[in-house]
Parts: sequence; C-alpha cells; structure tokens
Amino acid sequence: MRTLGYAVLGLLSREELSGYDLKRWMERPLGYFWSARHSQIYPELARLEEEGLVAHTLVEQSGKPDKKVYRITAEGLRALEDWVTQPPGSRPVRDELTLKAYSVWLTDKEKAARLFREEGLQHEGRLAHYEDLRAWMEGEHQDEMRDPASPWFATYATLRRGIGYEKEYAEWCRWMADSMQEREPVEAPKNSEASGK
Amino acid sequence: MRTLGYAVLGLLSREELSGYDLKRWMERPLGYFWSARHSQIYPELARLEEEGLVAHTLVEQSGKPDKKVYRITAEGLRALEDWVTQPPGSRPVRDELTLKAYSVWLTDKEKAARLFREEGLQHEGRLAHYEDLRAWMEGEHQDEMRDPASPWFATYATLRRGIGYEKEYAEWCRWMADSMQEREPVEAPKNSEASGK
DNA sequence: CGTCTATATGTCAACATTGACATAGATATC
DNA sequence: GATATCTATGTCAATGTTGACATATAGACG
Repeated sequence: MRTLGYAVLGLLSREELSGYDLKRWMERPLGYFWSARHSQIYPELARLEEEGLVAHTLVEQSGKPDKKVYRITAEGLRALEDWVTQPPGSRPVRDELTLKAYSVWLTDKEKAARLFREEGLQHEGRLAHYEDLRAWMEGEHQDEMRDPASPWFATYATLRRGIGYEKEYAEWCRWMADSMQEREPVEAPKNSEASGK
Repeated sequence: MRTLGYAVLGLLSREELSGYDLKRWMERPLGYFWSARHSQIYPELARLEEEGLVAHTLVEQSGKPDKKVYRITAEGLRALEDWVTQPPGSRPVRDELTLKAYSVWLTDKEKAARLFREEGLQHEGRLAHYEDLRAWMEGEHQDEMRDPASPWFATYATLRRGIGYEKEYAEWCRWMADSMQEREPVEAPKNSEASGK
C-alpha cells in the first residue's frame, strides 16, 4: 500500500478526523516528516474506505459546511501495526541545497555565503520551534512522553528526530557560509596567491 | 528548469561524460544527495541539448558500443552558475522511518527495537563509508578541498553534509531502539521521576 | 554453446505529487 | 454591499519518478 495511506491511518489511530483536519495535520506537525495536499488526501480516504481500513460518518454542522468524520477500522489498525515494524523501502535522497553546494566552486563566494547564511537561519528557526514544542511537552506530558506505549512518546520521538536534523543542518550551513566568506588563508600562503584581501 | 537538469550540468561542468557515465554518478557519489535512473537521464540530456545547454560528440569504441559524450556549453555554464546561488524551492520532507516512529506506540516493543537497531546499522555503514572517503580526500586532496574555488571543496562540502546527516540519524536510531527495549524503569517509579542521570 | 555481466542508449505505462480549478456556507472587515 | 478568510470537499491536467521492456556489442565463466 501507499505510504500516504499509512500516514492517514497513523493520524486516525489517535483520533477521528475529517479530510480537512487531516489536511491541516499534514501541513503542521505531521508535515514535518510526511506531507500531502488535500488533493491527495481526499482520494486516499476514498481508497482506504473502499479497502475497509477506514469508515466515515456524515456530521452536520451549523455555521460551517457539513463534514465527513473518518475513523480507523479494526482491519485498518491491524494493517498499520503490521506496517510499522516492516523495514521502510529505501527512498532516494533529494536535497537541492546539497546539490547546489556541489557546484558552489563555480560561483561568487559572497553570494554563496549569503545563500547558506540565509538557509541556515531557516533551519535555526525550525529548530527553535521544535525546542519550544519539546519544552511544552516536558511541561504537559512528562510522563506519557517517556512511555513507549503512549502516542506522546511517538510524537516526542519524531520531535527529537526533527531537532537533531535541523541542528545538524543549521551547523552545516554555518560552516558553509563561513568557508565561503573566509579571507585568504592567513597562516598558510598556499604558494603564490600572495597576501590576502 | 528541472532540478535534474542542474544535477546533470553540475557533473558536466567538471568533466565530459556519456549518458551511461552520468547514470553511474547518479548512483554513487552524486546519488547520495540527488539520484536519477537512466530512464530520466537520457531524455533530460536530449532536452538540455535542445535548449543549447549541452552538446555531444559521437565517440566510436571498439570492444564496447559507441557512445555520445556530452559537454556543457558556455550557456549551460551560465545557467548553472545562476542557479547555484538562488534559494532552493522548498521540497516537502518525506521520511518513512520517522513516519513509522509516529505510530510506534501501537506495536510490539521488541520488533520495533529490532527495526531501529537494523536501520541504525545501515546509517552507521554509510557513515563509515563517508569517513573513508573523507580520509582519502585528506590524503590526496588536502589543499584543493580547502579552496572554495576548487571542485574538491564542493565535493568535500557534500561529504561533510552526508557525515553529519548519517551520524545524527544513526544516533537517533540507537536512542529509539534503546527506548523501546528499556526494561521497566528501574530507578524511577514513573510518577515521581526524581533523580536525574 | 548458453548464460551472465558490463557497456551503451533508448521508450513507455503506471504511479506519486503538485497546482490550479471548482463549488459552497458562514463570518469578519472595509 | 464587496471582499477576504476559514471551513469543507472534491476533480483534473501536468510534471516528476520508477520499473519494466527493448536492443546491441563484447568479454567472462561454465
């Protein structure tokens, strides 16, 4: 089955949600490691329902359009549980910034330094946001987040992954920017290349 | 233009290559951060040639089929240089293992521990491979890899990124596996959560 | 002689994903 | 009254990517 389906099941295993709710989860917290647009989510829900892994109830609302609230079925839960411990299919990495770094020797150092400085700030921003979430969790869910049988633990695990990832990426960006900006090596005059600056 | 095109230009800016050579680069060293199959590469080369960014010469070989050797044009080089310092379009992250972690609270702890242990080993393996490459570079290209105007610097930069990434990922996998395997908390009776460590 | 692997270049159908288009009720703002 | 935003659900064409199919030469191995 499509990985997207398991992303949806993973959310529905925690609570009942409408397609619109799922869309928002796929933007914010879950979207940090698996994202999808609503144009993928609605057809996916239909497919999952056809396969008997989810079911929905129409909920009439006043003040808002009606909605379809989806829940996971017993069969869906079984499928999700099975999937979790299967080794993931290896997806190729595709990192555009690293690809740019591969050709960075061709370009203006100052421009490149600015690029990596800027990208580094974005990773630091995301890192700060993750750190906030972690602090909030430590305050509100200190017990559950240490219990591997609690969804809070699982959420915390993904958060830890995000923190490590962004920290490492930000550091690399800083190193890149510094390397591009470095004045002519002060101590080692290479051979020709006389006096820096 | 398609990012794949810039990946191809990035390789051709360093040396002339056939489609088959490009395919192999996209498997091994470049494929660590941008990969493509030959079924994408051959049409891409045709498009790049149509746009005047690359050109090819037919090279007849004995003992092997003939081949088309591609080189980057002046226009292609300009396009590549421009692209390098443009901010990358933000691609959504899609990490299947982290997605599995999000639902790990549902499953058998031992099975999950095995999964993360195994995945961690794979990241450690890649890390060891990258460290080998770095050691080789330190030996063979110690000067060029410190010069931001040298392709060796750019290659080293991507290698550094790979090392940081795999190290971080392997550590997280270890932490996950340990967390799933932990015996009932020995020292802290859960609610109190006293004593640090 | 048959089979496998490496070199070498291509095409094509299927699937995943995006961005735009489409509709509609209700509230908030100008 | 007009416009924008949020909720809510959908479709569709275009693009990106994969895996299979297709063909051909040459060397290695049994």
